[in-house]
Parts: sequence; C-alpha cells; structure tokens
Amino acid sequence: MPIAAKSSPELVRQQNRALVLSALRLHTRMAHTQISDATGLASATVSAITADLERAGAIERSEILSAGGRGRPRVLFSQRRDYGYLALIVISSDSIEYSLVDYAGTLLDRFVEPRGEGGPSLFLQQISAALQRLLTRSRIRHEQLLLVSASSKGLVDPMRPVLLWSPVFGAQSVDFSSAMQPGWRVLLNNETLLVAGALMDREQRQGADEVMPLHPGERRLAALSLGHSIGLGIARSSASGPTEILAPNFGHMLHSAGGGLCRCGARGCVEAYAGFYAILRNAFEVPSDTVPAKFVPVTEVDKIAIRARQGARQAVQAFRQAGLALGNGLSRLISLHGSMPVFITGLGARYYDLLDEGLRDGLAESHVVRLGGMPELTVVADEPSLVFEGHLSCAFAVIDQKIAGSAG
Amino acid sequence: MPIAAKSSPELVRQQNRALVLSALRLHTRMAHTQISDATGLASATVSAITADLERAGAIERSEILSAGGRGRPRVLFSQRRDYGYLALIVISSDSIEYSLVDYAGTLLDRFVEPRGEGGPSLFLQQISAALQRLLTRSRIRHEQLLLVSASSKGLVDPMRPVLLWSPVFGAQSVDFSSAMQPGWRVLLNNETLLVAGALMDREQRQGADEVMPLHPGERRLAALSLGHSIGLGIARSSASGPTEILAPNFGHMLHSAGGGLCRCGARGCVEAYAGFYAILRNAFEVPSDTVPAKFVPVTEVDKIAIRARQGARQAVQAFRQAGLALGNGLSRLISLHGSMPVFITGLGARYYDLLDEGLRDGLAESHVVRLGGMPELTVVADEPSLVFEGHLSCAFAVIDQKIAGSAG
DNA sequence: GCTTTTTTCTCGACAGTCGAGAAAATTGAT
DNA sequence: ATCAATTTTCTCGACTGTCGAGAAAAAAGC
Repeated sequence: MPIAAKSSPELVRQQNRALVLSALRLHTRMAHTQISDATGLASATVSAITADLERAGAIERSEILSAGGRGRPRVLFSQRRDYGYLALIVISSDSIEYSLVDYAGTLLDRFVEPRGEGGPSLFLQQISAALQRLLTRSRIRHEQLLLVSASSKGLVDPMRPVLLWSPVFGAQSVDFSSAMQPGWRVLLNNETLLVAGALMDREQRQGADEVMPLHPGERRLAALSLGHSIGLGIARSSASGPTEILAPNFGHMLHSAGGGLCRCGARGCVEAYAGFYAILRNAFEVPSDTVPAKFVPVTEVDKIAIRARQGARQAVQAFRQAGLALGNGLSRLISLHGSMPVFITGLGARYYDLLDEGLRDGLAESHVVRLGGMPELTVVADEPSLVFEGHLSCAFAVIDQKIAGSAG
Repeated sequence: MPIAAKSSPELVRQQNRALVLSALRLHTRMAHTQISDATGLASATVSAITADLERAGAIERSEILSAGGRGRPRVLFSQRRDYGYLALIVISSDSIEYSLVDYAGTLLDRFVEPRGEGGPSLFLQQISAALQRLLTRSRIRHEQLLLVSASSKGLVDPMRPVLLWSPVFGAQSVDFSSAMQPGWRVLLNNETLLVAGALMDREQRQGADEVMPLHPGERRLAALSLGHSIGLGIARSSASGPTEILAPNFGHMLHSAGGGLCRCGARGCVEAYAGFYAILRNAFEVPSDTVPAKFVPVTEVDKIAIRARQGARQAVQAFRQAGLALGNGLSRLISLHGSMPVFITGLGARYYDLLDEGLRDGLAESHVVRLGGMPELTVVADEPSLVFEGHLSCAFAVIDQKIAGSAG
C-alpha cells in the first residue's frame, strides 16, 4: 500500500551500478573520468562501482589505451563480450529468424527457418529445437545464455511471455515460457514496440553526442508499421524512471462501427481498411464483408500502387481509404495519449506517397489535431534493423538490471 | 541522457520521509511502531525521520494516548493542522466553488460564486479576488497558503497550469499562474482526472485496511463523467513510482468521421453523440449539423429520460445513440490503454439504465473486448465528493513531496 | 632526468539504515 | 505499596553508501 517503496543505501548502489552499465552500453568504451562525467557520480564512487562490476565479470579493462595528449593514459572499460549471450527470435508470418548476440551486442550467428505447419505446441517445439541448434553451433553452454528475446506481430501479455492474439494462431494463446530450458528467462514483445524502443534509443543517442548529464524531460513517439497487418508501438521516456514502451492493439481498434470484415473476425478494425488484404479488397471492389485473403504477396499490392500512381480511380481510392483509416486511428491515439511524432515503417511504407493525403485528412478531422496541430509524420526505412536494435535495447536493459542487483 | 538519475543517501532519506508522510496521510494517527510496520522501515529510522518532520513543523505528537493494554503507552503522531493551508477552486460552467482546507485535510471554509461574464482575464481577476477573500475570512496569511489547487472540465496542459480548451472559453487558453500572488504555487487538473485519482485512492485505502507492506502491482481504472460534456480520467498505479493520472481528450475524440456537429466545432466527436445537448438533439430529430445549444438544463434531459422509460421510440434511440458512442469510445480506450474497470459518474449517470445496452453493444463490437471480455462497468454516485477527495490527494502529494525534500 | 600534465586510486568525512538492547512507562500480581 | 511483566520508545554502534581532496601513477615535453 505504501505509495512508493522504501529506499535504502543498498538500493542506491544498485541504481548507480545500473547507471554505469547503461552509460557503458551507450558509449561502448569509457575511461574512468568519462563515466564520472556522463553519470554525474564522483570519481571515487565510479572506482567502487567499476571494481564491483569487474569482480562480477561484466566489464573489463581494454588493452587499447587511448593515445595522444600527455598525462597518465586512460584505461578504458568495456563490456566483457563473453560475459554471456543473448538469443533473439524474430517471428514473422512465414519464417522465423534466430540470432545469437554476445554481451557487447555484436551478432555472432544467424539463421532463418521457414515456419512449419501445425498448432502452437508444434510451433514451440520447433523454436525449442532451433534454439538448441543456435547454441551448439557456437559451442555455447546453457548457463551462458542470459536471456531469450522473442518478438512477433500481434498482442502480447505485458507481464508474462504469452502471445494473446497473433495473425497466425488467432486467439489461441502461445506461452513461450514452455519452450524454454529450465533456468532460461524469456522476453516476448510486440515487434512494433521494439521499433518504437529503437527509435527512442536513436533519438536519445543523438541528443547525447556531447556528454550531458541533464534530464531530457518527457519525450514520446509512436512507430506505425504498415503491412499485411498494422502494428503500433509507443515509447515514453518520462523524467522519472526508465523509458516505458507499450504496444496497444491499434490494428484492431475499431475504425468504423459495423464496417469491413477483419481477419480477426470483428468488423470495422483499422486493419480491415489499411492492411494489405484490405487495400486489395477495396481496389477490386470486392464487398467489404468478404473473408480476407490469408496472405497477399507484396507484388500484388505493388501492382495496385503502380495503377494508383497512374491515376486509376479505384486504386487511388483504395489507398485513400487506408490513409483515412490510419489518420482517424492516429487522431484517436493522440486524443488518448497526447500528441507525439509518428514514424512510419514496415513494408507498406513504400506506398506512403499514396497514403499521405488520406492520412492527413483523417487526422485533420479531429478536435485535438485542429487544436494542437498536425503531428510530425516521418517515413523511416529498414524496419528489420530497428527490430534488431529494439531487441538489444530491451534485452540488455533487463540483463543489466539483474547484474546491477546481484553484483555485490 | 542517463537512463535514470543518479541516486545518493540524501535522496534515500527524502524518499523515506515522503513514505512516512504518505502513511500518516492514510491513517491520520499513527504510533511509532505502526509507522515502522506500515512502511517497512526500521524503528530507528522512523525515530530519525519523525524527529526531522517534527522539527520542520509538519507533524506533532498527539496529546491523546491510546489507552488499553499494558506496557508503555504509545505516542501518536499526526499532521499539524496549522502547518499550512490549501485553497481549492472547483470550476463549473455556471459557478465557481472555493474551499479552504488545513494541512490535516479538514474543510475550514467554503463558498460558491456565480461565474461572471467576460473573457479569460476577467475570469482570472474574479478568481484572484475570491482567493483573497477566502484567506481574509479565515485570517490566513499569504505565506501560510501552501498550494492552490484548481479543477475544470476541458483540456489541461500536463506540465503548466494552463487550460488549453474549455467548454466556456473554447481554444482561448487560460493561464492560472497569472492569477496567483507571487510565491503561490498553483495546480490545475481536469475534473475527471481528479475523480479517477480519488477512486484509485479509495481502492488502495480499502486494500490496506490491514497494514500490509506488500507491493500492489499494477492497477488501472478509468472514470467516465457524463454531463453536458464528457470527461474521462485514467489512474495507473504502477509497481515502480507513484500512481500516474491523466485526462485524455476523450469527449472530443473522433467517434464517427463526418458525424454530428460538436460544440468544439469539429464533427463526429463522442460528445456530439453522448453530451446532454446531443441527446436532446437526437431525441427531437433535429439535424445533427445543427449548432449545439449553449446550455441544456438537466430537467430537459430528465423529461426525455421519462419518455424513454415509457418506451417512446425516438427518446430511447437518443440514449441508445449516446450509449453506442460511449461504448465505441471505451472500446478504443481499451484498445490503446489496455483493459480496465470503468466507473461512471456525473449528472448523466442517472440515465445509466437507458445507456447501458447501447454502451455494452458499442463495446462488444471491438476485437479487444471479444478477446479480453467486457470491462467492469460501475456507476458511482456523488461526483462532487470524489472531486474534493481528488483535489486533496493530488495537492497533498505535491506538498508532502516538497516537505520531504526540504525538511532537513 | 626533471617538470608538467592528466588520470586513477585511496583515504577520511559525512549521511543514512539497521538490529540490538537500554530506557521508559504502564498494568497487574503479590 | 512494591515489584515483576509487558510493551513501546529511544539510543548506540556496525555497516553501506557517496563525496572531495589529495596522493600516486604514468606518459609527454623540456
């Protein structure tokens, strides 16, 4: 019931250890004095903490000494690459990508498997076997795996690693913890949530080129991923506490009551207007209560886009419909979450020229936008890299937190 | 740029002082041992902190000793009523209520003024004069006023005490800090936000009848205020950090693109279907692009409700329309903020029997509700008390935070 | 080889929490 | 009355933190 938890000197040390680790994550190599400047901690405190972390095996002194200038040469600290390893699982509708990453964040191995047939339990068995393979290929022992980080489109339980709804399995929930070896911790996040996290990370990294110990204040952004399905992630870096990221159910938020039939079985979802299958449906004037296509090759949508760019009325309309649905949806997002810049990504971002007008019109209809102005809309390419960055960011945040807590 | 701020022993003490103050706020009178149990702090620490706070003049030892039982009698700590005072301003569309409250939270004085004519600057002058009167009537010196806490319907800047949009002044922004004497701090919140805060407080108070130092985990709720305009507040008590409350722009979120004309000038807002004027408009089959009535007496809506309860088709439809708009809106809230119980309050809550069906139908249309189930819907009476409680809760949180920071 | 310069490291002071036990104050039994 | 029992409050020393200052280290320049 206490409004806040009690505090103690041990917690202070924990917090400051985490602070040092996060600074090191940002700059990869730092000297004693740099750490002190970046964190605002006194030099003596930095000494104590780096000693802790060195003893715990998480960081090490680099051999490379920074040359130039006179005076005692700096000794650089950096993460110990072999402190432990991280397995990433990027799940898409037709394949699964597995990656192995060391504690310094460098990619060691990667392979892609086509996604097998069958229900959740077979799916989890496939993943379990692939993880096994990932480790044996690089001769990594089980205990060295710090964390497994998985991502998928769909709705994820914010607390447990359970997929509550996904394009492939629908409402059949998938519990990833059951695919893990005993002792492994697993993280499951929505894919676009990771994109939002990565974008926020990039912004903060950019803002902190010069070492600045100032507080950034509140900062928010949204990532909108366009494709067969529609994903949205929000990142909020509040002044107090760590940045918070969430993936609301944007794609299946109600766009228009009693509207087009969606893959999820409901009617009028945003996705039923802006997903690839919806664009296809509208472009060919198929009745909007037609059961959606299971899968639409991008080349099909590309064809419609070409026709639209040539001015074909129905194709133009299909994209405009999609833009309007997205714009109305974003206006609701802003109504309920406040204004924030929106970054548009995913396969569908290549049609942004066709979506833009409808999107802006859809936004402009609402009170908040008329009042607070149009949010910044930016197209950002290379979603896969963003997903990768997001995985690292989330996973290492968890891992470093644990190190800070245990390393005494 | 640091992901989190650095920590230090001084901050620990600050945090723990705030903890003790909040415990005292909850239980009003506590003995040394009770404080220790409730906060989880060691007895010795409690001694040090109570000494601090006593010296600062924020708390005092009660004369009343708890009788019964043997052993050394407890000495009870409680807030010093005359530590300072709090002025509350509750703004509604036709009047303004001023209240004076002491540091223990008891109401000392209250009066209501009809709201004058004129623009923002006259409005602020009126408030300034009334505040002056509030203080002189109770012989309170300026320095004894710890905080001014104001509330209004409409959209409030989350950082500064500025009303960005209000039913009366529209988009003419009103900066409350300019109505304050130098040195006064002012808090401005949306009215329904305060209701949400108060409801969350009640829940936590209820859960903590027995002293329990356990963490409550994440808890969320929404307050929906029905009336001439539609207000929504969300309270989130996360495990880390204090409970967060926000008032998104729900009433003017887009309900239906190109729909009924709203007071705000936009089309298709939730309010343009569920506000009193909208119910009136629909009940009399007035075209939905008619400029809304400035003010609708409740008795008018009461009459429609009576007709609806007698089965008059058009009246029933008007309430059903309102219910649907609210239901669709809440489904979007849940899509973007996750599922949470909704508490319905405000003058319009008396028509809940007429709204319920449309509301549930409007909710049921969406994917999230089909997946996660219908949220709990509860009607809660006596909105003014909730607003008052919310004021106290927010204001004292700020005040106690400052005391914890400064009392050395 | 010595000074200058820059960085790292170490030491003592200070602030905070905690557990244990002393001190205080009341009840109840002798 | 007096004294033991009981319960609460208070105090003291141990421990863990952070911090500033200055010592120690190590390279560059003269």
